Amino acid sequence: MGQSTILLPRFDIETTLLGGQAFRWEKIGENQITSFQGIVSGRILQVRWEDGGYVVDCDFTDTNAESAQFIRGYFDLDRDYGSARNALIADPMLRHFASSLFEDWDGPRILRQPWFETTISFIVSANNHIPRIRNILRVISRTFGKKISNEASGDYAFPTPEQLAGADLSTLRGECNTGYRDIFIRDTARRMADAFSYWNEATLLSTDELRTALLELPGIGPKVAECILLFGFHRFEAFPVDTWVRKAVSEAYFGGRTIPDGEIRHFAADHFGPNAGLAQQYLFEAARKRG
DNA sequence: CACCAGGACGGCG
DNA sequence: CGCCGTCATGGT
Repeated sequence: MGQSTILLPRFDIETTLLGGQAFRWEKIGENQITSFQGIVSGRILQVRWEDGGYVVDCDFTDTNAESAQFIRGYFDLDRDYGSARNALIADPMLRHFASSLFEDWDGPRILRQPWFETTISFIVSANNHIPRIRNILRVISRTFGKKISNEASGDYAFPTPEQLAGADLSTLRGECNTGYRDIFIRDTARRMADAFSYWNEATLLSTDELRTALLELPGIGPKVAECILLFGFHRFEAFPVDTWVRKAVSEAYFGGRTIPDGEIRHFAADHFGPNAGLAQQYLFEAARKRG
């Protein structure tokens, strides 16, 4: 049983963990010093304040070295976010539009999340509110995932592709409240279970090939595919266009007039290049924060 | 209490 | 291709 405490660099923890990219983190400790608990890859992670910075505690059946490696990967600690942020906010339009994100700390990061959970999460996200997405994913985990052996904690890992492939639609719809997305969830889980090694070794694939493969799965359209590429397959150049990003790009760069999604994506790739994914997250969180 | 949500899908012109 | 109605559900 390994037990590690790892110091995190300076960044906007709350927006990163509770914003629109991850759905399995919660703020804990009422009126205490803020801390967060999340479930990632069947592990319970806690982020808490200690001596002027945030640290992550992980307590699970890995060695300390494995725990550290896992945390480094999940929080993308090997990427230079200072440089990426500086490059992006050199653009006065982005700097101004997203200024609310940089009042205290250094803005949000992009988490490197597990690909299957990310896939199902963003299928669920379609035409849905974030609080409801969180509820649905919690019940899906409780219903189909493995209980994390930890007293009576009530914490469950997100289900594997095989576990969700065996789900019946009435349970997904009636108990998990997925609505019409039940068939998309089960059938995409089946497809990913049947081709598990293909998806599990997707680091070998180009972003274009991976995007094409994702778009063949039920419930995955252009926007959801882009989210899975960015958050689940760590493609930093991916640029999801949803209602908030649409509004943000329109207001910040086109004087408020409506722009076709294709033109928005072209603009983003051209304007933000390899940092488009992070730029997208700035635009999304800033637009959502201002309402 | 209508409205809308990190849209996708199928049918139509 | 592009456009448009439809799709469950519940948070605000």
